[in-house]
Amino acid sequence: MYSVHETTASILQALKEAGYKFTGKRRAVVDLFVENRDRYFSAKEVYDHVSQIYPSVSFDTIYRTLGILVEQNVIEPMEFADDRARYRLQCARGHHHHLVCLRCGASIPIEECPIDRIRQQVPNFHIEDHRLEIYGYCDRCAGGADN
Amino acid sequence: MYSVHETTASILQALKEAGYKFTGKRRAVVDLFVENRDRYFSAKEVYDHVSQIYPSVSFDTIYRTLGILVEQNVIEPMEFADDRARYRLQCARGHHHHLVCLRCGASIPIEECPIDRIRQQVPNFHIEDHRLEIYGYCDRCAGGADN
DNA sequence: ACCCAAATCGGAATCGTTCTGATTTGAGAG
DNA sequence: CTCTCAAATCAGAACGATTCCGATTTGGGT
Repeated sequence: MYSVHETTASILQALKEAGYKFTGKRRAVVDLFVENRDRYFSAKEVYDHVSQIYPSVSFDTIYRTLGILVEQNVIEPMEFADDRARYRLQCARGHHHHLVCLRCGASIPIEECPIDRIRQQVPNFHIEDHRLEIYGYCDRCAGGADN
Repeated sequence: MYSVHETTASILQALKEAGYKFTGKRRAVVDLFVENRDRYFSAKEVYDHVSQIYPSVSFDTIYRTLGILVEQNVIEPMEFADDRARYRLQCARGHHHHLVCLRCGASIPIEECPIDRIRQQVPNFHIEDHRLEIYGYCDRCAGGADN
């Protein structure tokens, strides 16, 4: 069910099986995510990318496509602090969190998740969901060599 | 500097010292937070409260006041998943996170914070900030008895 | 080649938030 | 107590991200 897609083709295949049609615009959106595996993109950034190929594309199409991709577990959304939703190709592994570079947008998965520990500590609270986001600068962006 | 305010009076005093004027509308906003210490309120909810007392209050005033209170460390903002900013009286204790009830908006502080552990695991990533938010339902809202 | 639901378009609508220009008001100085 | 002026406020327009709508186009099965 939650197969992780490695190529644009396998993703488009999955969409087809889910009853969605194949279109050039959808391919353009999927391509962007596949070719930038660890990057988050805002809807605007996706729009800019697609409109280079299809100048007449509308935001409606972008948002609709993003919605489908989220629904199909191809990409995952995240709310950045700047209140624009961003999306990124779904990671291979199960539940985990990320270090997000504030400069280049790279996301680096980490193992640590505190939710089990917390769940034990507060048996009376019915936890439904949680978000852990860690912001900073990756080694490359932190200022050249070491910093 | 980061004194924690226990009363409306001490907050208004702090605002005065920061060069802000005292107005009834500001008092109404501060009152709401002080009288509901562990609750998050959206700008709309604050507006609704203030407009009961001052029917002509505008959103501009609400947002301006919220901005000042955040700047003065009287309240702290949080972005809920429903993409409306919410605010709550600044907590007394140092850094910590909360369980947030999706129904009533109550926020329950917890001790657990995974950031030190994570910092050790990724020495090459320069962590600047992080957010951990846990959503669910408090005992009271979880559906009466148990659910 | 034909058909129809799905996809797309462009533009309007919505929602939370911010800005603008004109008017009012808190509070210090006289 | 009045004068004064920057700060505060107001009403409404503007804004940016996202969604909706009616009309048109198109992928892909028959």
